[in-house]
Amino acid sequence: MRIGELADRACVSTRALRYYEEQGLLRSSRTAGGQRVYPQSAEDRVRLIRELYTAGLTSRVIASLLPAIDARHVGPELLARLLDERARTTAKIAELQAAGQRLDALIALATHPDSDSCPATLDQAAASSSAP
Amino acid sequence: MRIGELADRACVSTRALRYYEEQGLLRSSRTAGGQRVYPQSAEDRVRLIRELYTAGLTSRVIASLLPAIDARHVGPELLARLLDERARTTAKIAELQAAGQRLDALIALATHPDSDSCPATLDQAAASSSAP
DNA sequence: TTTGCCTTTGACGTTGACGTCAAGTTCTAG
DNA sequence: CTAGAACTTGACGTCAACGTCAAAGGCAAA
Repeated sequence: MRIGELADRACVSTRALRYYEEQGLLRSSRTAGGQRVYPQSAEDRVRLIRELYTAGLTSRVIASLLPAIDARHVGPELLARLLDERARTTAKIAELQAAGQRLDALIALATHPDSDSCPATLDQAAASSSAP
Repeated sequence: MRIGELADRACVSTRALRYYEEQGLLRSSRTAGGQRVYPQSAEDRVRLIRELYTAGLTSRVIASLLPAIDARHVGPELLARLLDERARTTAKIAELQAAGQRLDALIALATHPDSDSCPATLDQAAASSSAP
């Protein structure tokens, strides 16, 4: 398939696909006229790339990960980075959960009849940073 | 206190503090000479701002949230946005958890003796996008 | 008063993952 | 064979949250 179809299938822009190729994340063969041609498997590949991006990894890190995934072999150097990224991801999740609770408190503030009934929630929303 | 001390206390740069003020997130009074002066409470304020940033909110959204937090009253318009942000946060957490599992699979690939023992994990790492 | 750190505004630089526009080329349906 | 959709490379634009540098002025201690 050509770039437009892949873009549709994988729900990304053609610009993104060219960018991925430029970053060494995605390969393509070419027609006689120079247009990119992709195999069916490219769709999954792009979804994998997207997922790694979503995980907060940069293109450079992803570029170093993909060969390891393909070869099903991870070296010690890469392992260190993986553990690092894993920790980062765990931390991010915790931060997002904390933020989610804060948003919940604000939502409760709007949906509950009155604030007088439960001032503790408000305090939590306005002064959680004072916790050790 | 002046800007340097607040920066130290809240663990942010002075540039960030000026930026927050520029974005309407933080206020300050001034000395006769024009230097910024902050009350003690500013430290908590900055930490709150940082936390909201960490939650993935933009300065514009935070600027609209802070008055609601201060007044302890959330209007229906803001509530809609809050619910939206809450959903976004939930989705992000789910994505990060999925990415975390993917990273775990890669880590297992590196730390386990051999890949032959458990190819299922590898498949999961390489083809999770094919799941419905 | 002088030393010297702190602060001011202004403005340009950075980073990442693309968006967008332009000018030209290729492919495909009819 | 021809219209026009799809594709090519190249290059500049974007956005957010600051970093960084410069020139000038404020402030506290000796």
